[in-house]
Amino acid sequence: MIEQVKGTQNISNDDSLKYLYIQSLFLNKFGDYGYKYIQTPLLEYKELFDKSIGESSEIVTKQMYELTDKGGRELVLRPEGTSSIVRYHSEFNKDTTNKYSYFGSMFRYENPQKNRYREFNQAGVEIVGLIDEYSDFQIINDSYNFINELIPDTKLKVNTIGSISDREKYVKVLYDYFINNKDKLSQESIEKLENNTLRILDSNNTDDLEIIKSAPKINDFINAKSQKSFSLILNNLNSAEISYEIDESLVRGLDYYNDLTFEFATSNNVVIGGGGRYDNLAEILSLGKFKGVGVAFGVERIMNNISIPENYTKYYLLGTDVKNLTKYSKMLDQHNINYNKPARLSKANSQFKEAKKQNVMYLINTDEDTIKNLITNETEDFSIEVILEH
RNA sequence: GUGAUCGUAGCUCAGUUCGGUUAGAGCGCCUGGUUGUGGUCCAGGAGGUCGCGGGUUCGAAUCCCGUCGGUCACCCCA
Repeated sequence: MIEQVKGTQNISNDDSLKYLYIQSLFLNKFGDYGYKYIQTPLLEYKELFDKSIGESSEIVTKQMYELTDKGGRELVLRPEGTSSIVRYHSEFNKDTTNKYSYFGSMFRYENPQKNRYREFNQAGVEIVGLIDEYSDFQIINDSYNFINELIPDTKLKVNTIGSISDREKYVKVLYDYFINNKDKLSQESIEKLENNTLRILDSNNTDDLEIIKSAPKINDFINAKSQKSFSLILNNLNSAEISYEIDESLVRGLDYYNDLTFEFATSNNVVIGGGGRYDNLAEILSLGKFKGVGVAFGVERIMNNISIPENYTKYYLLGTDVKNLTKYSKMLDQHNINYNKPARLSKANSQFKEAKKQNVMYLINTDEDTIKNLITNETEDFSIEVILEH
């Protein structure tokens, strides 16, 4: 027995319906909003993510699917979408400002569990180029509208992490503080001290929380321009009547963010999407000087938190004679009427049972030349007019 | 990377503790009949390398080791 690759998925049955529902809502909505859909490769040079996500982050150090191709190139299966969009923008649209959307598989080598898979789908949008606080607001506003149509009680958390140099200063002070309290920290947090000091703030260990409570706050290190920018965004959210919560511990997993960071979570605190501003990403990658802001949603995490009504076929074409079946098919096809039919010429009783199982509404019996309403059990002679009246 | 738990028919599972003749059930599927205003019922049938590999044994679904996969949690994150 050949089993599936660990952490990959077969999206089937109810999940396929959810997947397609989310995908089409996403494409329609952001298409209308003016975001251009682009599909970048699943394979990228490893270097792209080493530099962008941050060489000390777990995604880069432990979670990338790396491979060397026959030409000796170091490639990875993409772990996220933003870096590819930035690469694309610099290659084809540098010096312009664009709104992009993408939807597809990402790969991270981690142990799978609920809401976390090795191959998973992200739906994301980005505004790249010359941008301002209105761009930040737009990303939040548009994605807020999108996600609330799927999960109405989604919570929005926002924060500002200041400029990169603000953050460097803050991390130094924070590091000193934690070093002085090292003996009270959990083992995991101590391990993060050297390379990931900021992420200690994310800890949910109860002992850590005590220390974190009185740790220096990033707010005291944020420069005036960043603070002004943040309050501008908050004002915009207020006037759009988008409810949010400021979460000063909101430090996102990717190093390229500055100033605005935000997250969407369900009422039971499953993070289903997040994003922020990345003014230096292009420069870090030596791709130019343009800025960006974006958001990405975990499609599976949305799927795990919605239920959608089932979609039933209306008609079922029953019959045991190919000539009759073909005649009816042709008639229905010509009128653009969709219908289900048996996969093979099984006996009429099996087909009848199949139609009932699929919850179809009308059974067209080509053997008897009748159409039957399976809910009321009324049968009448078949004619195309009967169907056109439905 | 760490830990827990599971893996027997298409599906849900019994059998594994205390190893022993051709590995079972329900549902589903197929065939024939019955019903015929059809979804019922009856009879028969197909379908299993017991996740995979090795070991112990006269003998392994059952015991031991390894491995792959599912689920869940930690870490981390979407």
